Amino acid sequence: MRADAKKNYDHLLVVASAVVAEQGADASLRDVARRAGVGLGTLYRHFPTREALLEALLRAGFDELAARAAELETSSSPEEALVSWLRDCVACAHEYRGVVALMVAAIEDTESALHASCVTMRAAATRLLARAQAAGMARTDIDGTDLFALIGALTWLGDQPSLAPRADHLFGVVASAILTDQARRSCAPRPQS
Amino acid sequence: MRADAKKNYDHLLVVASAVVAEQGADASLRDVARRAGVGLGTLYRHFPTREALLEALLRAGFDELAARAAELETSSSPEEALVSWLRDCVACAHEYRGVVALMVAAIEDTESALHASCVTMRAAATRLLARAQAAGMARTDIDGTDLFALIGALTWLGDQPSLAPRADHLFGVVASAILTDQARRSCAPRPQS
DNA sequence: ACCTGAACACCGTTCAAGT
DNA sequence: ACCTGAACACCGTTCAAGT
Repeated sequence: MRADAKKNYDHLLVVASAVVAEQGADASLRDVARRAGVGLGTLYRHFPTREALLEALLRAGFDELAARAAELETSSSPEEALVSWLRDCVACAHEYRGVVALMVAAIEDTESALHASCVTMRAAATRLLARAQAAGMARTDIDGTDLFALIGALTWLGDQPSLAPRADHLFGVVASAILTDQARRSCAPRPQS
Repeated sequence: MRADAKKNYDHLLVVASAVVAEQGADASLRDVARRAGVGLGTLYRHFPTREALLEALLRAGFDELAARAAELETSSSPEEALVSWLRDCVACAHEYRGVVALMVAAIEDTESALHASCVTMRAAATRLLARAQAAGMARTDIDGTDLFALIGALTWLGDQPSLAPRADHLFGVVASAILTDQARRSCAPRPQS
C-alpha cells in the first residue's frame, strides 16, 4: 500500500470508529468520508462494503475474544469459563449499536467480510460449551449456534435504550438457563427459584 | 371522516400490511403510497408517523393479546398461562419484522403512537407473572419489564433469518429460566439436567 | 376537508476523470 | 495506484397549490 493510501486508511478507521459509535451500524458512510476529509470513493476503495469497514473496526475485539476463549479453557472451571466468555462476547458486540444484527446475518453469508470472524466466534463458543457439557455443568440440548443466538439476543437487548438497564440482570437469567442445577449450585449469583 | 377519505384510509392499511410484511418495519412509506395509488401527503395525513401506521396495523393483534391474557388468567394454571401468553406475544410481534425495536422504544416514549399499547402489554405481562410468582411457579427476581425485554429479545431472534430456526427451541430455554423448579416439573417439555 | 406532488435535504453506490 | 466528486436512484418530510 502506498504511503498516502495507508494514511487515508488509518485515518478513516479512526473517524469511522467515532461515527459508528455515535450513529450505530447503519451510520452514514458519507458522513464518515466527509469527517475524514476524504472523497467518498476513497472510503469505498478501502472498504468496499459496510461489513468490511465494521470488520476492520471489530477485528481487535474479535482477536481478543478468541485469545480469551483459549485462555479460559485452561485457567477456569468449565462453567465459569463459559459464562465469563459469553459476557465478554456481549460486551464486544455491544461496542457498536446494531452491529450484532450484521454479525448474525454474516454467519450464513460466506460473502460477508464478517463471516470468518463470526464462524470463529461460534467455534469458540462450541468448544467452551462442550467442555461445560462434558463436566455436567451445561444443559446438553443446546449447541454453539444456540449460544451465538442468545449472545445476539442479549446484545440486542443492551442496544435498546429502554431495556439496557436490565441487560446485566437478564444476562444472569439467561446464563442460569444454560447451566445445570449442579453448575448453578457451584456458581456465581445465588440462584433463587 | 369523509367517505373518500375513509376509502383511502382503509386501502392504505391493506397495502401497508403487505408492504411492511415484505420489507419490515423500515419499509418505504413512499412505496406504500405508490402501491396504494395515493399521494404521499395523503399517507402522512392519515398516519403522521411511521409508528401511527404500525399501530393501526398491529391494533387487532394487541387487542387479541389483551383479551387472551384476561382469559388465560382464569382458564389455565399460572405457569401455563404465563408461558402460553409469552409465546403469543412473540408470535404477534414477529408478524412484522423489526417492529419489536419500535415497540420497546415506545414504552418509554409517551409521544409514540405505540406507547399505550405497549404499556398495556407490559401490564398484562406483570399480572400473569405476579400470579405465577404467587403460586411459586415463577422466579421472583424479575418483573414485567424484564418479561417485556425477554419477549423483545426472543422476537428479535426470530426476525433474524439465520437464527429463526432456533427461535422456538430458545423460547423454551428462556421460558425454563423464568419458571421455578416446581413449575418445570409440572410443565411442558421435559426439562433436562 | 381532503388530496397531490414538487421541493428539500439527505442516503448508498458507481464510475469517468484526474493526479 | 490512488483519489475525487458528480451522477443516479432512492429515501423521509413538508407544504403550497389545487379540488
